[in-house]
Amino acid sequence: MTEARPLVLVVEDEPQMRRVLRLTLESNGMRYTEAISVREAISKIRAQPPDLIIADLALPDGEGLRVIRAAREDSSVPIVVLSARSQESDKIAALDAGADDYVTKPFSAGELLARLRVGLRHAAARASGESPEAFTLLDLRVDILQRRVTLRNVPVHLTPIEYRLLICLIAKAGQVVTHSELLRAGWGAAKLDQQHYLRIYMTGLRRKLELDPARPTYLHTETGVGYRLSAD
Amino acid sequence: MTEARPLVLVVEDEPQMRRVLRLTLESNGMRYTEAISVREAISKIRAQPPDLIIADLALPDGEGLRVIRAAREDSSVPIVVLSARSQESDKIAALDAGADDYVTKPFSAGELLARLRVGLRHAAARASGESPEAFTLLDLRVDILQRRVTLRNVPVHLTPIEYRLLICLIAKAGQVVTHSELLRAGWGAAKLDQQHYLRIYMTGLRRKLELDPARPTYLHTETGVGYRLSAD
DNA sequence: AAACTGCGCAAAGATTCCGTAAAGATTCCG
DNA sequence: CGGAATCTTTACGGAATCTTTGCGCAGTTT
Repeated sequence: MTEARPLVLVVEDEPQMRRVLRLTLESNGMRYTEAISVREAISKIRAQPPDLIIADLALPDGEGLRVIRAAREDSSVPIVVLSARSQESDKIAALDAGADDYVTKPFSAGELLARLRVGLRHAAARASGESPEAFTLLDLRVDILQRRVTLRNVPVHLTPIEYRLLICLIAKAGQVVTHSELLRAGWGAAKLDQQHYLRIYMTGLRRKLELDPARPTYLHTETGVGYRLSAD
Repeated sequence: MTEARPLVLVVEDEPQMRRVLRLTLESNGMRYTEAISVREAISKIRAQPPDLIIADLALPDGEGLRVIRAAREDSSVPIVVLSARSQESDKIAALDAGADDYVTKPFSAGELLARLRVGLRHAAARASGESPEAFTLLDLRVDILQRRVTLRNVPVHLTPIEYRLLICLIAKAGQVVTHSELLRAGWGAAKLDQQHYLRIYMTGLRRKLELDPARPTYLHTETGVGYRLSAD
């Protein structure tokens, strides 16, 4: 970002919607650039990486999902999806593909801008490396800087994947972390459907961290959704 | 809204009903404007966009549905429908067309005003881009970010479908949610006709959330139409 | 009064999801 | 090169969830 004003890429095929978005964005301190097709979007993302992407799900030459996947391959740029009221299931697909938020048409300018600000704020937080250096919960202690895990002051050895999963859970301690999020954290975007990997590695983590793996203190299962690390 | 008092457009052909509504609205801090026909309503909506619309379903020169569709084309203004008890199917058609809630004639002033306030509150929340991260009502608390539900500070476990239904109801707290909306939220667009699924899952939700499932505090049945979660 | 409709509720059956073990494949590292 | 650690694959019993089925009740219609 060589400029202070964030660059927003709008992927949208309806001219009128583009016009509305351009006006809304430019009158609120953001720079506007646009793409009409999935192909154009992908090339613009490469040529001039935007600070945020607004993508319409209902695109002509392919699903808008492809924009999301393409953008997620090599960046964590915030993505806000536009969708019609009816496409509930599409929203979920979009979020799973890596979108950060969605706005339902018709929407107000205030609503859209609020979502955009949230996205930009998160990105800024990530960029400035704002992350806790250590996590403590009961007998468990994770020193992220040293990449060191101890249980009752006894060091615990974790494999790389186990460690990535634990860090992912810690980053959202108290919240449910979905299967796809965990799979993304452990294996990357490739194997989002291999849920049984997760079961095997959660078993491993529990064996190493829990007194009684069958009745876990730290790592809780949310059937059909994901896992949750207890908060304090 | 250049004025603090919200502007309410009443679309109604019976003079007496217009008089009652005008008095009710104006003595409760709202501005009143009226339309007698669908055509007049549409032109007034364009000329001076109201903050809320009250539309009688039984209009002479065309169904009141046309008012709803016309208004929904380019705005998300709250729409409350007036209907007679007999027009069950019309209510559903109106809600599907984009109405937010309905009031059955005869109605009390208090009942109507409560619905209007809910509609205006939702509109204000949308305009400011407020996507609620938590919902609290009496002893019930739903933390959407954490995906956690507590009742009197005791965690309540909900299955995925139960949770989706509850979130759907919360999004329209105080307003009716139709069977098909709930079915869509819980199961996707496939099973819109399996209404008995809803009964079973509402039973489950009430068992988990209500003190006396037979006399619910939170989850109310709107016979023939859908369900309603109480507003604060 | 009988038939119908929409709703609440219970319980059994079917399916999906989860935890665990163990064996093969791959990578890491001395 | 060879062993150790790690990752992947396969398999299966049990648990949680979802679906199906059936019945009783209340309000409404015929």
